[in-house]
Amino acid sequence: MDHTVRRATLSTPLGDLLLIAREGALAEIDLMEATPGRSRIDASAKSAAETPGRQNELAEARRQLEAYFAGRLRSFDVPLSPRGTPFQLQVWDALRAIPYGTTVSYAEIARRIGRPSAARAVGRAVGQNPLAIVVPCHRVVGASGALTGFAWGIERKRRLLELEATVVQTEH
Amino acid sequence: MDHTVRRATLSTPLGDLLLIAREGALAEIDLMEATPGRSRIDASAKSAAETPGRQNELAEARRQLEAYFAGRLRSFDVPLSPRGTPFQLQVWDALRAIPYGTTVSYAEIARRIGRPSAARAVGRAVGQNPLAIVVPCHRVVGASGALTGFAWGIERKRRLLELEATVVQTEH
DNA sequence: CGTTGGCTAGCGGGAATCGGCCAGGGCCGC
DNA sequence: GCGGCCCTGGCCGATTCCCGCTAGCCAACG
Repeated sequence: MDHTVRRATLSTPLGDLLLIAREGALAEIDLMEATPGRSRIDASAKSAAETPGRQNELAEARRQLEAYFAGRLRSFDVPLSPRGTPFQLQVWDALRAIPYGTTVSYAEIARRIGRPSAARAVGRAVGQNPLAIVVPCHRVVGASGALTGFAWGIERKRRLLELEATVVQTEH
Repeated sequence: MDHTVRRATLSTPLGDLLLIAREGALAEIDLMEATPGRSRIDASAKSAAETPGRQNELAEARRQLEAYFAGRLRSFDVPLSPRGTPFQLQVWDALRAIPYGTTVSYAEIARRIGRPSAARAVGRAVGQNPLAIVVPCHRVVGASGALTGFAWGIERKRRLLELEATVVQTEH
């Protein structure tokens, strides 16, 4: 009863986001960069037009993301349907189990999914996470604690972790 | 309501056949060779045991195949669900449009699916048809009219064409 | 001596690439 | 006609390459 793709946009401190839902579940979150400076051709290609009509899951996702950035929400509760290989889905699942405000290493994720030596492969899978923020790939750091990478730029990763740290702290 | 695999067997002039259905539709027809001479290990591996219980589609398929070999049926009408690549499905669909008792060339099939130069690729796809007889891959021959190949042996291909020719003729 | 930092060599999943395989078919000589 | 010759196109399996990693090693400092 809902096999189409729906879209919605949302403004956040990190930039404008494009939310994409497939079959009633959130499938993708894209950052729509319109950085004046280096030209970006695919920003327009993304077709920011919102899909009209019933879109409960998108409205709900937007509401929760807003609450997250306001520091009022620590855990997302929206149906998700990211697309990926079995390995990737496994990794992304593991990411969802990382508590708000904490970080773990790639190797630790590898251990948790039962492939202790696949740390690097985990890094790759984490990097392809199509649902940034909601599936908290920003909580994965190098074994040394270094912020090694983030699809939307390390700076944004830093800011997400900072937000979470602040919230955790003020609620002591 | 029927997501399991069901099996049934059937004796024909060509040998014993194993019919396999998935989700209520015929998915595969295998020839169970028990040729004494060269040993065949996978004949037993196929597990000829019949699946008990409701199996309408299998019973129907068997009935129609029996009628076909008796010369009383020219066109099969059973739900099919072969598995293959988009290209293969396209080719197999084209095969179903070949009238009983006639033959066409691989190149002609290629033309019909809109890929005039893919005759050889068509040959490959025809060769992987998992539903011999019902999807009449035996009606495809070389441009010269030669019987170029058949998964169950060219001799069986010849016999199928012969059967169809005879039936067509006697009904003049 | 610990600690830090830079290297290095292995790691494993996945996407792209490459090379064969072939149930074909025109074309060209014999 | 019949046998080569070669191009064609899909697919499968193997190979290669690319990394959002890490443990191990060694040298340089306090």
